[in-house]
Amino acid sequence: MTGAGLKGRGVMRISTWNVNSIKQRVGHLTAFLGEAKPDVVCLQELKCQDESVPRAEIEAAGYRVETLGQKAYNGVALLVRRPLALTEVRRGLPGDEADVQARYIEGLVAGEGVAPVRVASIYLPNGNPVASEKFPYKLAFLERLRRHARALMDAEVPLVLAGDYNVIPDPEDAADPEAWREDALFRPESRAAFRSLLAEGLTDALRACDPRAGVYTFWDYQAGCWPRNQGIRIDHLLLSPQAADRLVSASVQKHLRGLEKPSDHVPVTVELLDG
DNA sequence: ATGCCTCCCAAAGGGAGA
Repeated sequence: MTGAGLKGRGVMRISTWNVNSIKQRVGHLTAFLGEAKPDVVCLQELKCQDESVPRAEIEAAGYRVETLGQKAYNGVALLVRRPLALTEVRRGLPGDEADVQARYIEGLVAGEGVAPVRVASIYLPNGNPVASEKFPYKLAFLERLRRHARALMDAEVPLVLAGDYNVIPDPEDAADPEAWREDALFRPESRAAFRSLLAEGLTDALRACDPRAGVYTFWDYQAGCWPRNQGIRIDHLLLSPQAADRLVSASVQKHLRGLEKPSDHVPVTVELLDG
């Protein structure tokens, strides 16, 4: 038996995936659940309301589902593989009561013989165009996330902040960094805010496990970006010290970008010791 | 290149994404 079962001392697999419409991608999603058997999945860009999420298919694959949906845009979810439990679900990122965009859901994952882990699914604002109100909204969201991460980390429960950050951390995370120079994903302000988040003591799991250049998680649908491997790394799993101590591996499920009707993002998965 | 592609809503083409 693999994954976080009843015995513990195995690994817990946690994946993040921007599916670009849960209704369009439910087939790819259930195939991924069946083949990768992640214990927790953080989804972004559901692009539908809670009642339209194809819950039955996901539950039939063996998962509990908690969502924060929104009509047409945004939307995030946490999937937890039974018999693991998901409690203390929080919807929305604190720090701005006026923010109605569905971009954050967190919960506590626990099971018999499995050390509890707090997991968040995050869909950070894109922030373009930089001259619009969208860019300061993005930067403010990153600052709210930093403050909330600090508060959560005080509890010293292993914490995984996973999602589509819409931030290219470093030039080696883009095939053509010069093309992104003025973009909200790569602007110095965005990168600095991301670094401030890391400076709270978080570890970029994929960077830690695979420091090479050219590890991407997104390829634009346009201009043959996928066949030309013109990708960027913007989907991240950030680990608190207690989670980083348990880190075994981090990997990108790149093959899913080659399917028919793919998302433009692919899953990223970490394995953490579960006991 | 204000594009290129995909998805949304809504019933055509505009908005959003990154």
